[in-house]
Amino acid sequence: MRIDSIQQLRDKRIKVTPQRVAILNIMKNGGHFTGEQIYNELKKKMPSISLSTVYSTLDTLERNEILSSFEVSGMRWFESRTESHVNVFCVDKNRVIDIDMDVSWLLNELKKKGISPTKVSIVAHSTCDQRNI
Amino acid sequence: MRIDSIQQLRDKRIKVTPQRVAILNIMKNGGHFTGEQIYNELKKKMPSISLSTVYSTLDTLERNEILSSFEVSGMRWFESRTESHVNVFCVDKNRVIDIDMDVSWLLNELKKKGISPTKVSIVAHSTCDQRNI
DNA sequence: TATTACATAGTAATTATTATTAACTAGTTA
DNA sequence: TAACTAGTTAATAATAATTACTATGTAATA
Repeated sequence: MRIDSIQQLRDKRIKVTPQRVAILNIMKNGGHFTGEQIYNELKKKMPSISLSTVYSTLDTLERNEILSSFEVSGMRWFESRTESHVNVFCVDKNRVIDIDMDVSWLLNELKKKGISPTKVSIVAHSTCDQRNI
Repeated sequence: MRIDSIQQLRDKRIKVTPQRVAILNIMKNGGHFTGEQIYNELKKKMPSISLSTVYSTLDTLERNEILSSFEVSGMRWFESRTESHVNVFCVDKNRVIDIDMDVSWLLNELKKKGISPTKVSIVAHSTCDQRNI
């Protein structure tokens, strides 16, 4: 469990609502989720939740840099990490895993070229069947 | 004009069709295109072309490593470059530009970790209004 | 020539996401 | 603590990019 979800929202000075807290609690231990996956997980505890609420909440959380997202395989994937890193999309399993790698070199190179991106998505496409990742 | 479109298809031993050649001719001088953009460009010369043909042809060309694609802003962007590089998505102009940067370091790091990706998409999100890119 | 495989056009279907809107509520202020 | 208000939610409808389907067409092969 990373940091307290309620405190995260307070730090960013946005409203603490049960929906936001619940979404953060699902995501804070890591992993990569589609909007639908979060919705399905959330419904177990919060049956009245709406899919549009999930998406708009995820948008709000990303705008406030509590979450981040990237796109692959025709959909958006959300995760609790917000610093740039490498995600591997497993084409055979249709899931995403994190790779622990320092990419500050890439960010510095971009800065040298006058580009200060709000975010950088790095997605490697790979089969993951034969390996232990 | 990079290399001859017909020759590219022959080299990969896939059928040379007018639709494939026309798509490659649109894309070979660089730039980033959505399926719809290619379709609209193509219709000028080839009014009977179908949007589904455009998508299936783009798929075929990417499978044969003549083109590549990545996803950002809710859609797929196609380009004639196939080696890994950095794309910048201009959030203010809703377009993509290439950044000339060597990313072999990143690919080597991945290889060291046992990952041999079929492709790596690197997309930086940035405003581009205030700069000359 | 007959056969087989692949490609295209046209249309319908899918599906992830966004827009709309009315009701609601967290957090602030009186 | 009550009232206020700006932001949030639920429900539904709408959108838009992409894919599926299918009949026809075209090229390669036996």
